[in-house]
Amino acid sequence: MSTNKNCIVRISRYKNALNRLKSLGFVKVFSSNLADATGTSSAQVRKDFSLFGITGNKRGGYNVDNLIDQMNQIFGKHLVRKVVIVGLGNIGKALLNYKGFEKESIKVAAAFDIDSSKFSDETDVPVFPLEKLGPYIKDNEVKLGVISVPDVAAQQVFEIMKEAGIKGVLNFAPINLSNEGGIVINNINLEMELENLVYYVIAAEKP
Amino acid sequence: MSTNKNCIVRISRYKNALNRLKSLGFVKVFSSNLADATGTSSAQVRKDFSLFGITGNKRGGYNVDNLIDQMNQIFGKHLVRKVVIVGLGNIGKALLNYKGFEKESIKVAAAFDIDSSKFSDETDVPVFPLEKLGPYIKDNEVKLGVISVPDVAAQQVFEIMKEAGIKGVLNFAPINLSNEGGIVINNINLEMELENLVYYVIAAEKP
DNA sequence: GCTTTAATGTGAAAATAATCACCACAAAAC
DNA sequence: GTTTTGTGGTGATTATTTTCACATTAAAGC
Repeated sequence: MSTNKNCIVRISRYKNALNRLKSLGFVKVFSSNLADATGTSSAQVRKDFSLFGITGNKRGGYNVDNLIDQMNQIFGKHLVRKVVIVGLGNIGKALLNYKGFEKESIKVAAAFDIDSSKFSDETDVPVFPLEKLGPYIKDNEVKLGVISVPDVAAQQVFEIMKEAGIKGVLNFAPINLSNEGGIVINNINLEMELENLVYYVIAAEKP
Repeated sequence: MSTNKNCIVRISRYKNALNRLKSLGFVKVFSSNLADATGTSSAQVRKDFSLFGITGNKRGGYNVDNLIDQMNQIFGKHLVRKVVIVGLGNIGKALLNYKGFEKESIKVAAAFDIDSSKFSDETDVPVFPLEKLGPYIKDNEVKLGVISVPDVAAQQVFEIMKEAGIKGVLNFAPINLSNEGGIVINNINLEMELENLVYYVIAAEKP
């Protein structure tokens, strides 16, 4: 299947829009509706669907429940998706308490830090010392990790995760993790996002 | 200048890498060094530079300080860049205390919420009621805003920002802000980032 | 100062992604 | 049952982005 990165992002947006449409009582939806809700074109929506073999009814549009099911399948919602968070600074703490993951059936299983004042195994999500990270991942077969530690520690944390069998990493540290294995890495850098915004604002002001 | 979105993101990464190289004492740098540090190719680095008219020395590479200066120029670091944060949930609070913005000379000027228990004008960054948002933006000529409110409130907050003269918005709410004006919007959706990760992990496991 | 070397800068080519255009067909209208 | 209508599906086209390849040139070596 020849998908591309933007296509996956759009599918994710469609899913989001579909859940809102469903909660409004929609039973069927047209490609143009999804295009409007996500800021793209109806042809793009249909093209994206066709890449995943998602089909609708000519003149009848798509069934909302059916679409949501197929998208959940794409994103593995039928699987249990446990994630560990390493580094409880501002971002790490926010993610720990973030309610958004639950509704996507992503479960924050545990968090890790080097600061002993943060340890606790009585909270909703337990917080363990960094030394426990590798064993925890192995024992619980965790496949997803979030790295929200300072940049100097990021590569080391990544190596521990890799060795323990993590398959996907969401990295908030502003460095390029060197990775020869087959681990998937998504980078998020908040300064960068704001800076890029500044760039476009400046660009828009130019004559 | 025919730049593209990925190019801007890469320039941002180069800048990041350059700052680290500088702190390690590097004075000059080659396109291949930056390529290694950011996970791209040297040809891509040179192409990106050429789009911005950034030139180096044949066989001599690029001067680190000079590159950093030119990139700061691109991202408007010479300008004061004030930002307001609206919505002090988990994400908003994290951004409020986030130290990463300062080093990019982005100043969180004020935050806004509807919950009166969060108001304060004695903290480092003052927190005001939402009603003050529009006037504050106008009085202080703020051009950048962060929206970290629940999705149902996002469009309304956006309209206030727009009316008051905001030029760029970083939106954490999982909806497509409808925007006819010339405002630049960057969307970040953390669930979506994790979900996309799951997609690629599943894809990697397939035979 | 001449030669060699290694890096830049960029036009051309290839790869990738988005848009268009139109056929096919199911639903609605009558 | 027939006609009309409007939407999905998709090959063709266009646009965009990346990669390649190499001429160019400044530095280093001798």
